[in-house]
Amino acid sequence: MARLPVYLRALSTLSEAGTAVCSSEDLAAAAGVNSAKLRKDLSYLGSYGTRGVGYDVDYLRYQIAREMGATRDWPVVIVGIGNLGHALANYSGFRSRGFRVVALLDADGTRHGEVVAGVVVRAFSDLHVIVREHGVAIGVIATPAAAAQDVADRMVDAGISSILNFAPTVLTVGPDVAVSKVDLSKELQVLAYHEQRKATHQETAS
Amino acid sequence: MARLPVYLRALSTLSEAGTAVCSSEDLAAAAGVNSAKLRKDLSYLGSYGTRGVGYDVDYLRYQIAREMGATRDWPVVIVGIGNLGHALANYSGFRSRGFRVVALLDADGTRHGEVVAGVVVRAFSDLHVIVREHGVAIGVIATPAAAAQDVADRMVDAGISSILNFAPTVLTVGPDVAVSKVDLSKELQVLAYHEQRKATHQETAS
DNA sequence: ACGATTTTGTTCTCTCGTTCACAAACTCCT
DNA sequence: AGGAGTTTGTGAACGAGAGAACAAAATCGT
Repeated sequence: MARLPVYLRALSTLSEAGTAVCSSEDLAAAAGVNSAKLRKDLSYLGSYGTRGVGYDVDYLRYQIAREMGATRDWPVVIVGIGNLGHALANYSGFRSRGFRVVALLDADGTRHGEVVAGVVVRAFSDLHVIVREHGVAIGVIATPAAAAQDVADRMVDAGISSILNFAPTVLTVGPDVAVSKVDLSKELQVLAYHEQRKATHQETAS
Repeated sequence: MARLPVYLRALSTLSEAGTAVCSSEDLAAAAGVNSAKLRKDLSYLGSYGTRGVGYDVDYLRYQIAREMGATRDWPVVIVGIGNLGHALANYSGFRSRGFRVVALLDADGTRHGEVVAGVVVRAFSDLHVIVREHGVAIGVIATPAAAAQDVADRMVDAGISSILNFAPTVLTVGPDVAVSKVDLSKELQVLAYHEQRKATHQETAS
């Protein structure tokens, strides 16, 4: 489920606050969801709660982390070291959640050898070697839109099976490849849409 | 609708490719959605297509842009100039979609005066003045999680009514404030979850 | 030891969104 | 001009997901 990371984060926050046991109501409030939905989600993983008591925060956190594969380290390759790639390479949230950036790749030869976040930028053609060497399963695309599809194709060819795409393009890949898309400006546009609607409604109402 | 930005982007791509008219099938393929869904979405805006012909790319693009408020410029304030805030300030996708970063704010006094992406970093306490001066309606939070709620409260207090939150926290705001959340590591965690499931299924199958 | 109370796990219902399918409408060719 | 062929717009069926509601189970107080 896509909500598991949110629960995990909420549990971490509770744990840091010193909470040992929490009810589904508490956790649901911290995660910003309905308590029934939370319980249903957790029941898919198994019965980790105790009726009349609640959930053991650390125990549940470990169980979710294990189910999500957050207990192991995931090697990650980032392709495209522009503004965004740079920020992603430095983003501490990745490392703290078990993601290790093992390589930064860029098509621009003038950037090769540059060190970003303690990792040397290498040529895109090294992808195959790096994937084989580190057993990389997850790739991040932070290139311009025009290059994204080609990068994705080569990633799949190199053996990567999960792609996080920051380029504003629809990627077409095989059925056994998972693609997740993050469009930074899309979110802003949705907010602008709401603002716009508010404004026009105001207008027509007056 | 949350899909309008995707349609807009697909239309721009088609327009740049020299396409004057497109069918709902074409546009749906470019946007990565079902054609019936696309037509129904567009019908909410009005009847901008011609039966037997399709949609005029530029005309439809203008209509969607107008509906979404993408025809005007939206002043935006970014709070928190760490790695992420830095990248967001430099992100060209914002400017090209009509978002203008009018101010960068940070609580850290040592960063004040620093110029990022052509904009001077100022004190967080200047928020009220800036919002009033530029008529800012949209704020971006790129601070650590611990500071996010406080920043959000002050944004609302200053008159901001739409917030894009990059901090991994659930923000609680009033009902007339729109909050959109982007969690960079959440997406990676979902991918890792899929990988993990694939691995365990492989294991149990063998 | 037993009832009262709390909280989980699960079933049931309902609403929303997606998809199929078709009628209306427009163009093109003859 | 008229029919064949497309393509939109929309009504209807379908399915998934969300929330309410309840039974099972555990604790606590007496």
